Formats: sequence, C-alpha cells, structure tokens
Amino acid sequence: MHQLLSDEQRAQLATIASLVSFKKGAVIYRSGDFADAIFNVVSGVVKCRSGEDGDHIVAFLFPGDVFGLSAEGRYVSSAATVTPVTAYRLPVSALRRQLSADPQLAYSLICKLCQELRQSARHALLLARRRADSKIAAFLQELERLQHASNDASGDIHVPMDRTEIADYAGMSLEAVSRTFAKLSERGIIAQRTRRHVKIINRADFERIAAGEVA
Amino acid sequence: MHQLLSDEQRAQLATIASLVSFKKGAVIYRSGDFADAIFNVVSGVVKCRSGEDGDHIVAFLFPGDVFGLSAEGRYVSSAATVTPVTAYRLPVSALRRQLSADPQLAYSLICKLCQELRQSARHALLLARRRADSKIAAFLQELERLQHASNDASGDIHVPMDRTEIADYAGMSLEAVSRTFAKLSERGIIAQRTRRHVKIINRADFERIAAGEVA
DNA sequence: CGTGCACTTGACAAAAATCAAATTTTGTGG
DNA sequence: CCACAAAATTTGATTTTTGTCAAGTGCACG
Repeated sequence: MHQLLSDEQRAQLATIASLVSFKKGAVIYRSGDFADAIFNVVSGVVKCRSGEDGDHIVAFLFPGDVFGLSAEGRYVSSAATVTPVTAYRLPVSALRRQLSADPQLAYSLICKLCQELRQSARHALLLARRRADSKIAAFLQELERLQHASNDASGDIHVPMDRTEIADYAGMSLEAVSRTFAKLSERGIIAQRTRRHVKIINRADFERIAAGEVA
Repeated sequence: MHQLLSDEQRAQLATIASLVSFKKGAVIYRSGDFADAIFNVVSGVVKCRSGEDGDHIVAFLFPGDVFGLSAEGRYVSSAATVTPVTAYRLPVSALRRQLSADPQLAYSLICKLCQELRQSARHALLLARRRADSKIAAFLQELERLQHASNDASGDIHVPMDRTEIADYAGMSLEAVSRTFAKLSERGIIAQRTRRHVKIINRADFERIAAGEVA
C-alpha cells in the first residue's frame, strides 16, 4: 500500500524501472523539461516547486509518493531533493505500454493519484490557515502522520527540510517560521531537541492550535 | 479532452452512467457518506469543502471535472452546488468493473486525475500569495482560463460564486474579498458590470499583481 | 413592497511582512 | 582537529496588511 507497486508488479516492471539516486540538493528535473519518466520515491525527501512561480513549494514527497506528472510531454514543475534520495524511475513510454496490458497496475496508479490529490487538499487546508502557529502546527501534524509508520518510539518528529523550505511550503516568511517555532517552544507546546527533531509536549493545545482554534 | 469520456466511451458506459441534476445550493454528498459513485460535471459549478475543516473550499469544479473521490469507501469531502448542476453519476462498482476491461478508459481517468492535481497545485499557489490583491487577481485569472473555451467575445469573466465562497477558497476574510474587488476597481485594473461580471481593463498591471509583483 | 441576505464600508487591533543586524551552524581546507 | 568562510537561523524594530467587530446599504425574492 505504501509503494506504488506491489512486489509482483515491481518484479513485472523490473525490466523497465531503474533505481536511481541523487545526493542532497540535486535537481531531478526542471519545469519545461521533456518529461520522459515518472518517479516513485524509495527513500529520502523530494520537494516539488511550482513551474510558474519558482519560489513556492507545491509538495514534499516522501517514500512511496509518485512525482513527475506532465502535461503535453513537459514537466509542469521542477523537482529537487531535500535529502539524499533513491527512487524508481519509470520511462513513460514503457509505463504506458504496461498500463494497457495490466489493468491492475492502472488501478494502483489511480489509487495513488487519489492519495496525492488528498494530500494536496491537506496542503491547501494548511495554506488557508491565517495564523502562523496554526500553519506550523498543521505542518508538524502532517510530518508526524507521514512518519507514523516508520516512527521510532521516541515520538520525535523528524523535520528533514530547512526553514526556508518550510516557509515556501507554508506560504509565509522565513522569519515568521523561525519565530513561530520559538513561540511554540516557549509556550511549552513543543520541544526542539535540535532544529530537525521536534517533540510534541502539550498534545491537547497542539491539536487545538493546529485546528485553528485560539488556544 | 474536455469530458472524462470520449463519445465512444460514453456510449459504452451509457448503461452504468446516469445523468443527474441538482438545483442551486443542493448538497450532493457529505464527508463521511458511503461513497458509491463518482461524478463528472456536465454543466454548472460545484464546490468541494474539506472534510475536516468544514469552512474551507478545496476546489471549484467546472464542466469536465471529476469529483467524488473516496478513501476506504467514504467520501473525504463534501460537495454542494454553486449553481444549478447536471452531472454524470458513475457507480464505483460498475466503474471498477469497466476499468479492468478497458485500459483506454483507465488511461483517460489517469490523465483526468493528473489534470485535477495540477489544478490543485494552482490553488495552492493562489493560497500561498501573501497579498489580498494578488490572491483575487490570481483567482480571476483562473476563472478566465477555465472559461476561455466557452467565452463570449465580450471578454467578461463570469464569477458564479458569491463573496463568501471566494473568501473560503482564497483563505481570506469575506471583508477582505470585498475590499480587494473595490480596490482593483478604483485603481482601474478591473471593471465590475455587476458583482458577477468582471472585465479586465488594465491587463499589464493585472498580470503583474497576479504574479505577486508590487505594481 | 417589505424582509432577509449578500455585500460594502469604517474604525481599530492584531498579526505578519519587511528591513536590518547579530548569532549559530555547517562545511571545507589545512 | 581547528580556523575560517559561507549559509542558515534567530532576533529586533518598524511598517504594512489583513482580520475583527460593528454598522450601514442595496439588491433579490417572495
């Protein structure tokens, strides 16, 4: 359920899919590039920036996510890595061929896309919040949910992206992100073991803030 | 390309798809309802509200758009009409059966979903803008683009939704929406023949504002 | 021809952006 | 392992913008 492909399907596609890896900060493709493949994240985190407005991050992609969708043969966004990344690379021509032959694969892909669509709706919800602490709390909630499966018992939330990237994702200024983390820490809502490891201390207030209530 | 189904496919599905209609303001389904069908808008406009946070509008759906995606057999959002609406209703069981039989249909659906995903990214871009006039200009741009095909020569943009709905979609207060329309009118960027018919007067400045530049 | 709802407008307070500078972290080359 | 440069982050002061509360105003529909 996590990966795009079931094990059997992966075996089936083994001949056309290749495992590629990128180091941190690498650009995977740029908006407008000829779109010859789609990707399925295996490990690491990818950020996807809007094609038009290059400074907004449309999505963070985690293991299992699909990216590289195109319109008229061109990528509509650019993708770069946030951490070192490994991913399956599926050439579209081969994928398309496989899709006609294997309805089950098509169905899996449809489910995956619906998932992405739901994730996108959650992002919209986050962006629509009007208070900075609501955005950041919602953001942390999202990270926590995504890591829930692979979570170490400590309850720590790992924040793989830097403040600028969070700002670009949440539609706020870099300084506001920084201040908001500080404020949530001061108020005892969260604790920051390091900048990249956050723990929720006061769950009740945290949820309230994330939900947009005053708290 | 506009409708989910090509004519042949529609004929093929005629036995399972039914044409349904709703009057303005009707609720099509609620978040959490048992999801037994997906819809394909034929005419009119539908609004889709987030399941969790009931007061945010996640998307407006226009003719050709698909809605009614579900997770675990339940709708994840609620849908209601903004104007009178007619739509195809496709029971999921039948659709699923058809999908396994017809890879071309599956491929069409995949393309449609990618389209929705791109639209969703545009919405995120709009929400991420920090100035109210940028949001409203981007919103009008979006409406214009969607109406481009069916546009009457006047160049008028038709705004089928009310101020509250725009506010919920753009993540701002009702009053800010009202003020922003007023300000854009005063500045001679747009003209409002009525509240629902907007025309762009100063295209250059309009684009600049939509792009988030100062202007 | 009212009545209600959608919309506008005003005044004020709150929040976040911006500008600017200090500080901490991180990565690199000796 | 240390020194240093570059990058990331925090913090402060100020300004702008928008949200909120509170009245109006006008259009639409019965």
